[in-house]
Amino acid sequence: MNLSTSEENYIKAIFHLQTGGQTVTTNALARELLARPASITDMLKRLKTKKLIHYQPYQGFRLNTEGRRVALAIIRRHRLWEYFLAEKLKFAWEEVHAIAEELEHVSSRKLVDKLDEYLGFPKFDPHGDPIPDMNGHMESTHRVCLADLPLHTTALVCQVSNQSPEMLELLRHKQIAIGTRLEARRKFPFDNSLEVKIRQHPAVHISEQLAKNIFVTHDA
Amino acid sequence: MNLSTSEENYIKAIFHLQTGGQTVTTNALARELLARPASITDMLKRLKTKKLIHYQPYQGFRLNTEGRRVALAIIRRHRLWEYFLAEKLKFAWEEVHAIAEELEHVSSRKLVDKLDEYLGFPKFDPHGDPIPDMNGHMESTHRVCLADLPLHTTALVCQVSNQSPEMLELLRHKQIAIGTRLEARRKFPFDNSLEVKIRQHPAVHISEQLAKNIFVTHDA
DNA sequence: ATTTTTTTTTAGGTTTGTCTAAATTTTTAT
DNA sequence: ATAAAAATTTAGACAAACCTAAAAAAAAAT
Repeated sequence: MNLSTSEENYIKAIFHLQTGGQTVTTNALARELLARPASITDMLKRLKTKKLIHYQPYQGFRLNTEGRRVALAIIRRHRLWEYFLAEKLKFAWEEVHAIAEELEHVSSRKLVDKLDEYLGFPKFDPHGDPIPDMNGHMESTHRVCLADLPLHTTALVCQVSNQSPEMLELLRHKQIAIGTRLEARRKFPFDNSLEVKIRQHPAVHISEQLAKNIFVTHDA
Repeated sequence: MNLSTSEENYIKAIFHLQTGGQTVTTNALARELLARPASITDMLKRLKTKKLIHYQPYQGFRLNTEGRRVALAIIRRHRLWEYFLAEKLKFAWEEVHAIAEELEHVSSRKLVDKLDEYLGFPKFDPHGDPIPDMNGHMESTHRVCLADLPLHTTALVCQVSNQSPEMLELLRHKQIAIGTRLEARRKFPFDNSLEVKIRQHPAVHISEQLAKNIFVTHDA
């Protein structure tokens, strides 16, 4: 199936939003893609006719098996290019994402597999995210500290390194516990503080010091 | 200036057609791009408002200085990616063009310059075409087509102008590839066909049509 | 110097992917 | 249970990039 850049970006965004078993909402996807909800509805109809998603009007949507296969192929390309840019071309960690966003849409299967081989079949990209292999399989989870979690990626809290009562009090206040699914919405470069969103809670603001003591795993 | 993939393809095609000092015609460009003349006219108007071409209705058109600058940047990207694909990923030389057609539209200046550096600032791509440097300068090639090569002079195959699968099949059959060292032994005036000798191979017979599509450089 | 042919442009339509504004459905709150 | 709010979808527009068919201009042929 031949997909446009736009269609690929939608597939990828849905994949990232539908972690766990939830359906994705129109508004969530609109926020993720910086587009209007009406545009999302338009594209959903197209992706449904292409049989890549389950979608019933007003009921949310999910990728189906084929959609997930496509998403993993895109993510594979993205992360391999990120690895190439950082490892071979010596780009800084934070520069690789934007360029990989463009390169990932070059979809020659042979190119991707040869690139993979050239890079030595890496398992993780420079952000610590696992790279799907030729069959769409990837290393299950990988721990990152919350301060290093890429923005707009949902993750599960899996460990808290500092166990002081003061920190636990703060965590309780922020409604964060082991197993909480959260997403870093925004980073304020002035103090590296984070705005973090937990489902069904208002966004909370977290200092860099706290973020460095919270470890998360990417939920596949 | 931000150009679409389509705009870039037009610019590139005009650049290739306007060799020497001629203006390019609508029909010639339509043939080159496999599009209808009406579509060409549409795009020419857009490129004119973007100040990349000289264009007066019915009078043909040419790239202006800025247009040539843009074209050379695109060609630089194309040829660097071709070099990367052949040299690093070990693609066969006839496979690289199609993939480079896609990669060339990723326009990060920093990416291209870092790639150039990573590759060791190559001067020629796998087809023997010169690669423009960061300033748009490139080695001038003193290429001759095989049909014009004097008899009993050895030369290196550096470019093949027609990239059709039919021609590539024929070249493989004759054991001719980029870099092959060969010598024209005899010319038959009846059909201008050539007897060509390649080291360690029996002499082969080549039609005028094929000879006109093979370019060589005198080996120093 | 006309007529014919070829080339080029214009006019109007299509698809993709976006938008705004309005209508509808679902959810939440009273 | 109903009203208010929020989420979602529909309706209608627009730009990019293509198309076909017709008109206009230029070139070639008689």
